[in-house]
Amino acid sequence: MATRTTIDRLSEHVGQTVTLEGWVYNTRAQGKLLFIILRDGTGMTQCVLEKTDENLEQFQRARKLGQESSLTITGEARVDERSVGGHEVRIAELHVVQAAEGYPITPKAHGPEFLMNHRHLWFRSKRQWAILRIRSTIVDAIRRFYQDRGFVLIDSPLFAPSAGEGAQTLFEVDYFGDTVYMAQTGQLYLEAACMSHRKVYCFGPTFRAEKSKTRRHLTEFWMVEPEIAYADLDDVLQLAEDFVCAIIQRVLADHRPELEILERDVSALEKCVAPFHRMTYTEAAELLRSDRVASLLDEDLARAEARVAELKAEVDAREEERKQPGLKNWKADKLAQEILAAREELSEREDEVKNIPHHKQLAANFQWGTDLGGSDETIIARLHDRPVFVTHYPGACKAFYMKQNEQDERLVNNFDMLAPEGYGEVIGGSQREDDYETLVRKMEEEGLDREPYEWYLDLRRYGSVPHGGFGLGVERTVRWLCGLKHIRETIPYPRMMGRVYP
RNA sequence: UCCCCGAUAGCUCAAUGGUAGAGCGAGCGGCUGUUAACCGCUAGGUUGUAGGUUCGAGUCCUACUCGGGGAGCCA
Repeated sequence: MATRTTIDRLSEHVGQTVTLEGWVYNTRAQGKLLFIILRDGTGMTQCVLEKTDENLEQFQRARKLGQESSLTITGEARVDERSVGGHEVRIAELHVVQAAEGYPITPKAHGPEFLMNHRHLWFRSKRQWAILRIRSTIVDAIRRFYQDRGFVLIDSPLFAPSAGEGAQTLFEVDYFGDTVYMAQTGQLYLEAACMSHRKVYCFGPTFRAEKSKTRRHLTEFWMVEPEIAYADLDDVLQLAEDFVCAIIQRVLADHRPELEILERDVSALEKCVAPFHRMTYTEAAELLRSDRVASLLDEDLARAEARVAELKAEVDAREEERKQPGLKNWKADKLAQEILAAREELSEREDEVKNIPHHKQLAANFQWGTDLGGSDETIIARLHDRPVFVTHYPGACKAFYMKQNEQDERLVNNFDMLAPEGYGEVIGGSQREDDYETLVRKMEEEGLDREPYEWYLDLRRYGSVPHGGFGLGVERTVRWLCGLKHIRETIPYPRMMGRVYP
Protein backbone atom coordinates (compact mmCIF):
# COMPACT_ATOMS: atom_id res chain seq x y z
CA MET A 1 0.00 0.00 0.00
CA ALA A 2 1.48 3.32 -1.07
CA THR A 3 1.80 6.17 1.44
CA ARG A 4 0.59 9.54 0.23
CA THR A 5 3.27 12.07 1.15
CA THR A 6 5.17 15.18 0.07
CA ILE A 7 8.70 15.70 -1.20
CA ASP A 8 9.93 17.42 1.98
CA ARG A 9 9.12 14.21 3.93
CA LEU A 10 10.68 11.68 1.55
CA SER A 11 13.51 10.97 3.98
CA GLU A 12 10.94 9.43 6.35
CA HIS A 13 9.86 6.96 3.66
CA VAL A 14 13.09 5.57 2.25
CA GLY A 15 12.50 2.00 1.05
CA GLN A 16 8.72 2.44 1.09
CA THR A 17 6.26 2.88 -1.75
CA VAL A 18 4.98 6.48 -1.80
CA THR A 19 2.55 8.55 -3.83
CA LEU A 20 3.54 12.12 -4.75
CA GLU A 21 1.26 14.75 -6.25
CA GLY A 22 2.93 17.49 -8.21
CA TRP A 23 3.97 19.17 -11.42
CA VAL A 24 6.66 18.48 -14.00
CA TYR A 25 9.54 20.93 -13.50
CA ASN A 26 11.69 19.41 -16.21
CA THR A 27 12.18 16.09 -17.99
CA ARG A 28 15.24 14.41 -19.45
CA ALA A 29 14.79 11.44 -21.72
CA GLN A 30 17.78 9.17 -21.92
CA GLY A 31 17.06 6.25 -24.21
CA LYS A 32 15.26 3.72 -22.08
CA LEU A 33 15.32 5.96 -19.02
CA LEU A 34 13.15 8.98 -18.33
CA PHE A 35 14.00 11.44 -15.58
CA ILE A 36 11.17 13.66 -14.34
CA ILE A 37 12.03 16.48 -11.97
CA LEU A 38 8.84 16.77 -9.94
CA ARG A 39 7.94 19.74 -7.77
CA ASP A 40 5.05 19.54 -5.35
CA GLY A 41 5.13 22.84 -3.48
CA THR A 42 7.29 21.46 -0.67
CA GLY A 43 10.38 20.82 -2.77
CA MET A 44 11.73 19.01 -5.79
CA THR A 45 12.83 15.46 -6.40
CA GLN A 46 13.82 13.28 -9.31
CA CYS A 47 11.54 10.48 -10.46
CA VAL A 48 12.85 7.78 -12.80
CA LEU A 49 10.83 5.72 -15.23
CA GLU A 50 12.50 2.71 -16.85
CA LYS A 51 11.25 1.48 -20.21
CA THR A 52 10.25 -2.19 -20.12
CA ASP A 53 8.34 -4.48 -22.47
CA GLU A 54 5.23 -4.03 -20.33
CA ASN A 55 5.10 -0.23 -20.14
CA LEU A 56 5.98 0.84 -23.70
CA GLU A 57 2.82 2.87 -24.15
CA GLN A 58 3.06 4.50 -20.74
CA PHE A 59 6.73 5.32 -21.33
CA GLN A 60 5.99 6.98 -24.66
CA ARG A 61 3.20 9.04 -23.11
CA ALA A 62 5.34 10.08 -20.15
CA ARG A 63 8.19 11.06 -22.44
CA LYS A 64 5.95 13.62 -24.16
CA LEU A 65 4.82 15.29 -20.93
CA GLY A 66 5.18 19.05 -21.23
CA GLN A 67 6.66 21.24 -18.54
CA GLU A 68 4.18 21.91 -15.66
CA SER A 69 1.97 18.95 -16.51
CA SER A 70 0.25 17.89 -13.31
CA LEU A 71 0.61 14.29 -12.26
CA THR A 72 0.67 11.78 -9.44
CA ILE A 73 3.50 9.32 -9.16
CA THR A 74 3.67 6.13 -7.13
CA GLY A 75 6.90 4.28 -6.58
CA GLU A 76 9.67 3.32 -4.23
CA ALA A 77 11.52 6.16 -2.49
CA ARG A 78 15.26 5.72 -2.36
CA VAL A 79 18.35 7.60 -1.37
CA ASP A 80 20.38 8.72 -4.38
CA GLU A 81 23.16 11.28 -4.36
CA ARG A 82 22.70 11.99 -8.07
CA SER A 83 19.20 13.34 -7.54
CA VAL A 84 18.17 16.88 -6.49
CA GLY A 85 17.43 16.78 -2.78
CA GLY A 86 19.23 13.46 -2.37
CA HIS A 87 16.17 11.26 -2.91
CA GLU A 88 14.70 9.58 -5.94
CA VAL A 89 11.44 7.81 -6.70
CA ARG A 90 11.39 4.74 -8.99
CA ILE A 91 8.13 5.20 -10.88
CA ALA A 92 5.77 2.23 -10.74
CA GLU A 93 2.56 4.10 -11.55
CA LEU A 94 2.18 7.45 -13.23
CA HIS A 95 -1.18 9.17 -13.47
CA VAL A 96 -1.46 12.32 -15.57
CA VAL A 97 -3.92 14.78 -14.03
CA GLN A 98 -3.51 17.27 -16.87
CA ALA A 99 -1.04 17.21 -19.74
CA ALA A 100 0.28 20.75 -20.21
CA GLU A 101 1.64 21.94 -23.54
CA GLY A 102 3.75 24.98 -24.37
CA TYR A 103 4.40 26.30 -20.85
CA PRO A 104 5.89 29.72 -21.54
CA ILE A 105 8.57 29.91 -18.85
CA THR A 106 11.26 27.55 -20.05
CA PRO A 107 14.40 26.60 -18.13
CA LYS A 108 16.38 29.14 -20.17
CA ALA A 109 16.77 32.87 -19.56
CA HIS A 110 13.86 35.32 -19.76
CA GLY A 111 13.60 39.10 -19.54
CA PRO A 112 11.89 40.96 -16.68
CA GLU A 113 8.92 42.17 -18.74
CA PHE A 114 8.09 38.69 -19.95
CA LEU A 115 8.41 37.26 -16.45
CA MET A 116 6.26 40.02 -14.96
CA ASN A 117 3.57 39.41 -17.58
CA HIS A 118 3.62 35.79 -16.45
CA ARG A 119 3.88 36.51 -12.74
CA HIS A 120 1.02 34.07 -12.09
CA LEU A 121 3.22 31.28 -13.50
CA TRP A 122 6.59 32.70 -12.49
CA PHE A 123 5.75 31.83 -8.85
CA ARG A 124 6.41 28.20 -9.72
CA SER A 125 10.07 28.84 -10.51
CA LYS A 126 12.54 27.86 -7.83
CA ARG A 127 13.82 31.30 -6.88
CA GLN A 128 10.35 32.84 -6.68
CA TRP A 129 9.16 29.89 -4.63
CA ALA A 130 12.02 30.44 -2.17
CA ILE A 131 11.43 34.20 -1.92
CA LEU A 132 7.71 33.99 -1.20
CA ARG A 133 8.28 31.34 1.47
CA ILE A 134 10.75 33.65 3.19
CA ARG A 135 8.29 36.54 2.86
CA SER A 136 5.61 34.43 4.53
CA THR A 137 7.95 33.70 7.44
CA ILE A 138 8.94 37.36 7.76
CA VAL A 139 5.26 38.33 7.99
CA ASP A 140 4.72 35.64 10.62
CA ALA A 141 7.80 36.80 12.55
CA ILE A 142 6.44 40.35 12.53
CA ARG A 143 3.05 39.32 13.92
CA ARG A 144 4.55 37.07 16.57
CA PHE A 145 7.02 39.69 17.70
CA TYR A 146 4.31 42.18 18.55
CA GLN A 147 1.69 39.76 19.81
CA ASP A 148 4.24 38.09 22.11
CA ARG A 149 5.18 41.47 23.57
CA GLY A 150 1.63 42.48 24.35
CA PHE A 151 1.07 44.88 21.47
CA VAL A 152 -2.55 45.26 20.39
CA LEU A 153 -3.28 45.10 16.66
CA ILE A 154 -5.08 48.23 15.54
CA ASP A 155 -6.19 48.13 11.92
CA SER A 156 -5.88 51.60 10.49
CA PRO A 157 -8.18 52.71 7.65
CA LEU A 158 -7.07 52.51 4.02
CA PHE A 159 -9.35 55.36 2.93
CA ALA A 160 -7.86 58.54 4.35
CA PRO A 161 -9.96 61.72 4.35
CA SER A 162 -7.31 64.42 4.17
CA ALA A 163 -4.37 64.93 1.90
CA GLY A 164 -2.17 66.44 4.61
CA GLU A 165 1.43 66.88 3.59
CA GLY A 166 2.69 65.33 0.38
CA ALA A 167 -0.66 65.22 -1.45
CA GLN A 168 1.18 64.71 -4.71
CA THR A 169 2.19 61.21 -3.66
CA LEU A 170 -1.33 60.03 -2.77
CA PHE A 171 -3.76 58.09 -4.91
CA GLU A 172 -7.14 59.81 -5.19
CA VAL A 173 -10.33 57.81 -4.95
CA ASP A 174 -13.87 58.97 -5.64
CA TYR A 175 -15.80 58.36 -2.43
CA PHE A 176 -19.50 58.98 -3.17
CA GLY A 177 -18.62 62.25 -4.82
CA ASP A 178 -15.94 63.29 -2.34
CA THR A 179 -12.22 62.85 -2.92
CA VAL A 180 -10.44 60.62 -0.44
CA TYR A 181 -6.96 59.16 -0.56
CA MET A 182 -5.41 55.72 -0.29
CA ALA A 183 -3.55 55.57 3.02
CA GLN A 184 0.18 56.21 3.10
CA THR A 185 0.55 55.39 6.77
CA GLY A 186 -1.55 54.43 9.77
CA GLN A 187 0.63 56.38 12.15
CA LEU A 188 -1.70 59.17 13.24
CA TYR A 189 -4.45 56.64 13.93
CA LEU A 190 -2.00 54.54 15.92
CA GLU A 191 -0.98 57.50 18.04
CA ALA A 192 -4.61 57.77 19.10
CA ALA A 193 -4.86 54.05 19.81
CA CYS A 194 -1.65 53.82 21.84
CA MET A 195 -3.22 56.23 24.36
CA SER A 196 -5.78 53.47 24.93
CA HIS A 197 -3.63 50.30 24.81
CA ARG A 198 -0.15 51.71 25.45
CA LYS A 199 1.49 49.40 22.90
CA VAL A 200 -0.16 49.01 19.51
CA TYR A 201 0.75 48.17 15.93
CA CYS A 202 -0.83 48.11 12.52
CA PHE A 203 0.16 45.92 9.63
CA GLY A 204 -1.21 46.25 6.16
CA PRO A 205 -0.79 47.66 2.67
CA THR A 206 0.00 51.31 2.03
CA PHE A 207 -0.05 53.27 -1.19
CA ARG A 208 2.32 55.84 -2.64
CA ALA A 209 1.76 57.55 -5.97
CA GLU A 210 5.45 58.41 -6.28
CA LYS A 211 6.56 58.33 -9.89
CA SER A 212 9.62 56.31 -9.01
CA LYS A 213 10.82 53.65 -11.40
CA THR A 214 13.61 52.12 -9.38
CA ARG A 215 14.36 48.74 -7.86
CA ARG A 216 13.42 50.04 -4.42
CA HIS A 217 9.89 51.29 -5.14
CA LEU A 218 6.39 49.86 -5.29
CA THR A 219 3.14 51.84 -5.41
CA GLU A 220 1.46 49.30 -3.12
CA PHE A 221 3.56 47.85 -0.32
CA TRP A 222 3.16 46.42 3.15
CA MET A 223 4.26 48.27 6.22
CA VAL A 224 4.25 47.36 9.88
CA GLU A 225 4.05 50.27 12.29
CA PRO A 226 4.35 49.93 16.06
CA GLU A 227 3.52 52.86 18.33
CA ILE A 228 4.17 53.02 22.06
CA ALA A 229 3.09 55.43 24.81
CA TYR A 230 5.46 56.61 27.55
CA ALA A 231 8.38 56.17 25.21
CA ASP A 232 11.22 58.42 24.09
CA LEU A 233 13.55 58.01 21.12
CA ASP A 234 15.80 55.53 22.94
CA ASP A 235 12.85 53.27 23.73
CA VAL A 236 11.76 53.29 20.10
CA LEU A 237 15.31 52.58 18.87
CA GLN A 238 15.57 49.67 21.27
CA LEU A 239 12.29 48.27 19.98
CA ALA A 240 13.43 48.61 16.36
CA GLU A 241 16.70 46.85 17.10
CA ASP A 242 15.03 43.95 18.93
CA PHE A 243 12.47 43.70 16.15
CA VAL A 244 14.92 43.54 13.24
CA CYS A 245 17.11 41.05 15.11
CA ALA A 246 14.08 38.83 15.72
CA ILE A 247 13.17 38.81 12.03
CA ILE A 248 16.72 38.02 10.93
CA GLN A 249 17.12 35.22 13.49
CA ARG A 250 13.84 33.66 12.44
CA VAL A 251 14.76 33.69 8.73
CA LEU A 252 18.20 32.25 9.48
CA ALA A 253 16.65 29.56 11.65
CA ASP A 254 13.91 28.51 9.23
CA HIS A 255 15.20 29.14 5.72
CA ARG A 256 18.74 27.95 5.13
CA PRO A 257 17.72 25.90 2.06
CA GLU A 258 15.81 28.83 0.53
CA LEU A 259 18.69 31.24 1.19
CA GLU A 260 20.96 28.74 -0.53
CA ILE A 261 18.67 28.63 -3.58
CA LEU A 262 18.89 32.43 -3.67
CA GLU A 263 22.69 32.24 -3.26
CA ARG A 264 22.40 34.68 -0.36
CA ASP A 265 25.61 35.42 1.51
CA VAL A 266 24.34 34.18 4.88
CA SER A 267 27.42 35.36 6.79
CA ALA A 268 26.45 38.97 6.06
CA LEU A 269 23.10 38.35 7.78
CA GLU A 270 24.71 36.51 10.67
CA LYS A 271 26.77 39.62 11.40
CA CYS A 272 23.58 41.64 11.94
CA VAL A 273 23.31 41.26 15.73
CA ALA A 274 22.70 43.82 18.46
CA PRO A 275 23.91 46.39 19.12
CA PHE A 276 23.42 48.10 15.75
CA HIS A 277 25.52 51.15 14.94
CA ARG A 278 24.14 54.53 15.95
CA MET A 279 25.15 57.95 14.73
CA THR A 280 23.51 61.32 14.67
CA TYR A 281 22.65 63.12 11.47
CA THR A 282 25.36 65.65 12.30
CA GLU A 283 27.95 62.87 12.67
CA ALA A 284 26.74 61.35 9.40
CA ALA A 285 27.17 64.72 7.69
CA GLU A 286 30.75 64.96 9.00
CA LEU A 287 31.43 61.40 7.94
CA LEU A 288 30.20 62.15 4.41
CA ARG A 289 32.62 65.06 4.12
CA SER A 290 35.52 63.07 5.58
CA ASP A 291 38.63 61.80 3.82
CA ARG A 292 37.55 58.32 4.76
CA VAL A 293 34.50 58.56 2.48
CA ALA A 294 36.50 60.23 -0.29
CA SER A 295 39.07 57.46 -0.29
CA LEU A 296 36.37 54.78 -0.03
CA LEU A 297 34.76 56.16 -3.18
CA ASP A 298 38.12 56.46 -4.90
CA GLU A 299 38.74 52.80 -4.16
CA ASP A 300 35.24 51.92 -5.43
CA LEU A 301 35.88 53.85 -8.61
CA ALA A 302 39.26 52.20 -9.18
CA ARG A 303 37.71 48.80 -8.57
CA ALA A 304 34.81 49.51 -10.92
CA GLU A 305 37.17 50.74 -13.63
CA ALA A 306 39.37 47.67 -13.28
CA ARG A 307 36.33 45.44 -13.48
CA VAL A 308 35.08 47.25 -16.59
CA ALA A 309 38.41 46.61 -18.32
CA GLU A 310 38.37 43.00 -17.17
CA LEU A 311 34.82 42.44 -18.45
CA LYS A 312 35.54 44.09 -21.78
CA ALA A 313 38.52 41.78 -22.28
CA GLU A 314 36.38 38.83 -21.28
CA VAL A 315 33.65 39.72 -23.76
CA ASP A 316 36.18 40.20 -26.56
CA ALA A 317 37.84 36.87 -25.80
CA ARG A 318 34.50 35.05 -25.82
CA GLU A 319 33.43 36.79 -29.04
CA GLU A 320 36.66 35.68 -30.65
CA GLU A 321 36.24 32.13 -29.40
CA ARG A 322 32.71 32.02 -30.77
CA LYS A 323 34.00 32.74 -34.27
CA GLN A 324 36.14 29.59 -34.26
CA PRO A 325 35.02 27.19 -36.98
CA GLY A 326 33.56 23.81 -36.05
CA LEU A 327 32.30 24.99 -32.69
CA LYS A 328 29.85 22.66 -30.97
CA ASN A 329 26.35 24.06 -30.49
CA TRP A 330 26.35 23.68 -26.73
CA LYS A 331 29.73 25.43 -26.56
CA ALA A 332 28.54 28.33 -28.68
CA ASP A 333 25.41 28.55 -26.53
CA LYS A 334 27.48 28.57 -23.36
CA LEU A 335 29.72 31.31 -24.75
CA ALA A 336 26.70 33.39 -25.72
CA GLN A 337 25.31 33.06 -22.19
CA GLU A 338 28.64 34.09 -20.71
CA ILE A 339 28.85 37.08 -23.03
CA LEU A 340 25.35 38.17 -22.01
CA ALA A 341 26.15 37.83 -18.31
CA ALA A 342 29.40 39.75 -18.75
CA ARG A 343 27.65 42.50 -20.72
CA GLU A 344 24.99 42.83 -18.06
CA GLU A 345 27.58 43.29 -15.33
CA LEU A 346 29.58 45.53 -17.63
CA SER A 347 26.68 47.93 -18.06
CA GLU A 348 26.19 48.04 -14.27
CA ARG A 349 29.86 48.68 -13.63
CA GLU A 350 29.96 51.37 -16.32
CA ASP A 351 27.06 53.09 -14.58
CA GLU A 352 29.09 52.96 -11.38
CA VAL A 353 32.09 54.52 -13.08
CA LYS A 354 29.77 57.27 -14.29
CA ASN A 355 27.98 57.77 -10.96
CA ILE A 356 30.72 57.42 -8.34
CA PRO A 357 32.40 60.78 -9.04
CA HIS A 358 28.99 62.43 -8.80
CA HIS A 359 28.23 60.63 -5.52
CA LYS A 360 31.65 61.62 -4.21
CA GLN A 361 30.94 65.23 -4.97
CA LEU A 362 27.47 65.06 -3.39
CA ALA A 363 28.99 63.60 -0.22
CA ALA A 364 31.90 66.06 -0.10
CA ASN A 365 29.60 69.04 -0.55
CA PHE A 366 26.92 67.75 1.80
CA GLN A 367 25.15 70.66 3.45
CA TRP A 368 23.96 70.37 7.03
CA GLY A 369 20.19 70.87 7.01
CA THR A 370 19.31 68.93 3.87
CA ASP A 371 18.02 65.38 3.85
CA LEU A 372 20.34 62.46 3.17
CA GLY A 373 20.22 61.39 -0.47
CA GLY A 374 20.06 57.82 -1.67
CA SER A 375 23.78 57.74 -2.49
CA ASP A 376 24.62 59.26 0.93
CA GLU A 377 22.66 56.53 2.69
CA THR A 378 24.41 53.88 0.64
CA ILE A 379 27.80 55.28 1.59
CA ILE A 380 26.98 55.35 5.30
CA ALA A 381 25.59 51.82 5.22
CA ARG A 382 28.61 50.57 3.26
CA LEU A 383 30.96 51.71 6.04
CA HIS A 384 29.27 49.35 8.50
CA ASP A 385 28.67 45.62 8.54
CA ARG A 386 25.54 45.91 10.70
CA PRO A 387 22.44 48.06 10.28
CA VAL A 388 22.96 51.72 11.14
CA PHE A 389 20.57 54.02 12.96
CA VAL A 390 20.93 57.62 11.87
CA THR A 391 19.22 59.86 14.44
CA HIS A 392 18.37 63.51 15.11
CA TYR A 393 17.78 65.00 11.66
CA PRO A 394 17.13 68.71 11.20
CA GLY A 395 13.41 69.31 11.70
CA ALA A 396 13.26 71.45 8.58
CA CYS A 397 13.53 68.42 6.27
CA LYS A 398 11.21 66.17 8.31
CA ALA A 399 7.48 65.84 9.01
CA PHE A 400 5.61 68.16 11.40
CA TYR A 401 4.71 65.46 13.94
CA MET A 402 8.30 64.63 14.92
CA LYS A 403 9.39 65.61 18.44
CA GLN A 404 11.55 68.68 18.65
CA ASN A 405 14.83 67.97 20.44
CA GLU A 406 15.13 69.51 23.93
CA GLN A 407 18.82 70.42 23.66
CA ASP A 408 18.88 71.68 20.08
CA GLU A 409 15.67 73.14 18.67
CA ARG A 410 16.86 72.66 15.10
CA LEU A 411 16.76 68.88 15.54
CA VAL A 412 14.01 66.31 15.90
CA ASN A 413 14.09 63.03 17.78
CA ASN A 414 13.78 60.77 14.76
CA PHE A 415 15.75 57.99 13.10
CA ASP A 416 16.15 56.00 9.94
CA MET A 417 17.56 52.49 9.89
CA LEU A 418 19.85 51.76 6.97
CA ALA A 419 20.44 48.15 6.02
CA PRO A 420 24.01 47.11 5.17
CA GLU A 421 25.33 45.94 1.78
CA GLY A 422 23.73 48.91 0.06
CA TYR A 423 20.11 47.90 0.67
CA GLY A 424 19.39 51.28 2.21
CA GLU A 425 16.48 52.62 4.21
CA VAL A 426 14.23 49.96 5.71
CA ILE A 427 12.82 51.80 8.73
CA GLY A 428 11.82 55.39 9.39
CA GLY A 429 10.57 56.44 12.80
CA SER A 430 10.49 59.06 15.52
CA GLN A 431 9.37 60.19 18.88
CA ARG A 432 6.22 62.25 18.28
CA GLU A 433 5.66 65.87 19.26
CA ASP A 434 3.53 65.67 22.40
CA ASP A 435 3.38 69.39 23.23
CA TYR A 436 0.21 71.05 21.96
CA GLU A 437 1.70 74.51 21.35
CA THR A 438 4.77 73.23 19.54
CA LEU A 439 2.70 70.93 17.34
CA VAL A 440 0.30 73.73 16.36
CA ARG A 441 3.23 76.00 15.56
CA LYS A 442 4.87 73.33 13.37
CA MET A 443 1.62 72.78 11.50
CA GLU A 444 1.32 76.49 10.85
CA GLU A 445 4.92 76.64 9.64
CA GLU A 446 4.17 73.89 7.14
CA GLY A 447 0.97 75.63 6.05
CA LEU A 448 -1.27 72.76 7.13
CA ASP A 449 -5.00 73.17 7.42
CA ARG A 450 -5.88 72.68 11.08
CA GLU A 451 -9.43 71.50 10.71
CA PRO A 452 -8.79 67.94 9.46
CA TYR A 453 -6.30 67.47 12.31
CA GLU A 454 -8.54 68.57 15.21
CA TRP A 455 -8.98 64.97 16.31
CA TYR A 456 -5.20 64.55 16.25
CA LEU A 457 -4.72 67.67 18.36
CA ASP A 458 -7.17 66.21 20.90
CA LEU A 459 -4.46 63.66 21.74
CA ARG A 460 -2.30 66.57 23.02
CA ARG A 461 -5.24 68.12 24.91
CA TYR A 462 -6.25 65.05 26.87
CA GLY A 463 -3.43 63.26 28.67
CA SER A 464 -0.60 63.81 26.22
CA VAL A 465 2.49 61.71 26.96
CA PRO A 466 5.85 61.12 25.27
CA HIS A 467 5.32 58.47 22.62
CA GLY A 468 6.77 57.25 19.37
CA GLY A 469 7.03 54.52 16.81
CA PHE A 470 8.30 53.60 13.39
CA GLY A 471 7.38 51.98 10.11
CA LEU A 472 9.20 49.04 8.56
CA GLY A 473 8.79 48.30 4.86
CA VAL A 474 8.14 44.60 4.46
CA GLU A 475 9.26 44.37 0.82
CA ARG A 476 12.49 46.25 1.46
CA THR A 477 13.16 43.87 4.33
CA VAL A 478 12.47 40.86 2.12
CA ARG A 479 14.75 42.30 -0.53
CA TRP A 480 17.55 42.82 1.95
CA LEU A 481 17.29 39.44 3.68
CA CYS A 482 16.92 37.55 0.38
CA GLY A 483 19.69 39.61 -1.24
CA LEU A 484 17.55 40.59 -4.25
CA LYS A 485 18.45 43.14 -6.87
CA HIS A 486 14.83 44.16 -7.44
CA ILE A 487 11.89 44.72 -5.11
CA ARG A 488 9.40 43.41 -7.70
CA GLU A 489 10.22 39.83 -6.68
CA THR A 490 9.43 40.39 -3.00
CA ILE A 491 5.64 40.58 -3.28
CA PRO A 492 3.30 38.11 -5.02
CA TYR A 493 1.64 40.65 -7.31
CA PRO A 494 3.75 43.82 -7.51
CA ARG A 495 2.12 47.14 -8.24
CA MET A 496 4.55 49.61 -9.73
CA MET A 497 4.69 52.60 -12.02
CA GLY A 498 3.21 51.23 -15.24
CA ARG A 499 2.38 47.76 -13.92
CA VAL A 500 -0.97 46.53 -12.56
CA TYR A 501 -1.10 43.16 -14.38
CA PRO A 502 -1.68 40.39 -13.58
C1' U B 1 9.02 65.99 -13.99
C1' C B 2 14.18 65.13 -15.75
C1' C B 3 18.57 62.05 -17.59
C1' C B 4 20.66 57.37 -19.84
C1' C B 5 19.74 52.57 -22.42
C1' G B 6 16.68 49.38 -25.28
C1' A B 7 12.55 47.18 -28.76
C1' U B 8 14.51 41.54 -34.55
C1' A B 9 11.06 34.08 -34.36
C1' G B 10 6.92 31.83 -28.54
C1' C B 11 11.73 33.06 -25.26
C1' U B 12 17.05 34.93 -24.91
C1' C B 13 19.96 37.24 -28.35
C1' A B 14 23.19 37.82 -33.37
C1' A B 15 23.32 40.37 -38.12
C1' U B 16 30.13 46.71 -42.09
C1' G B 17 23.75 50.76 -45.17
C1' G B 18 23.57 45.35 -49.61
C1' U B 19 20.30 37.40 -49.54
C1' A B 20 17.12 38.40 -41.73
C1' G B 21 20.47 34.02 -38.37
C1' A B 22 21.72 30.91 -33.73
C1' G B 23 20.43 28.60 -29.16
C1' C B 24 16.29 27.32 -26.21
C1' G B 25 11.14 26.04 -26.62
C1' A B 26 7.65 23.24 -30.20
C1' G B 27 7.34 18.69 -33.78
C1' C B 28 9.91 13.99 -35.53
C1' G B 29 13.93 10.37 -34.72
C1' G B 30 18.33 8.29 -31.74
C1' C B 31 20.67 7.08 -27.00
C1' U B 32 20.13 2.88 -19.82
C1' G B 33 22.21 7.61 -14.92
C1' U B 34 20.77 12.47 -16.81
C1' U B 35 21.68 17.30 -13.58
C1' A B 36 19.37 24.14 -17.87
C1' A B 37 21.71 16.33 -20.64
C1' C B 38 23.43 15.23 -25.53
C1' C B 39 23.20 14.09 -31.18
C1' G B 40 20.43 14.49 -36.12
C1' C B 41 16.26 16.53 -38.92
C1' U B 42 11.66 19.95 -39.48
C1' A B 43 8.53 24.13 -38.94
C1' G B 44 8.72 29.07 -37.17
C1' G B 45 9.55 36.69 -39.25
C1' U B 46 4.84 42.92 -41.73
C1' U B 47 12.61 43.66 -37.48
C1' G B 48 7.38 48.28 -31.70
C1' U B 49 4.27 52.41 -34.56
C1' A B 50 4.29 56.62 -38.08
C1' G B 51 7.16 59.57 -41.13
C1' G B 52 12.00 60.91 -43.44
C1' U B 53 17.25 60.33 -45.81
C1' U B 54 19.11 56.72 -49.58
C1' C B 55 19.69 53.21 -55.79
C1' G B 56 18.96 50.27 -51.32
C1' A B 57 17.21 50.80 -44.08
C1' G B 58 16.78 45.74 -38.86
C1' U B 59 21.00 49.26 -39.29
C1' C B 60 21.05 56.50 -40.28
C1' C B 61 17.42 60.89 -38.76
C1' U B 62 12.62 62.77 -36.31
C1' A B 63 8.27 61.93 -33.44
C1' C B 64 5.38 58.63 -30.67
C1' U B 65 4.34 54.04 -27.80
C1' C B 66 6.09 50.43 -24.58
C1' G B 67 9.99 48.42 -21.48
C1' G B 68 14.74 48.65 -18.43
C1' G B 69 17.96 51.63 -15.18
C1' G B 70 18.78 56.13 -12.47
C1' A B 71 17.76 61.37 -10.23
C1' G B 72 14.22 63.78 -7.23
C1' C B 73 10.90 61.63 -3.33
C1' C B 74 10.52 57.70 -0.22
C1' A B 75 9.51 52.24 3.34
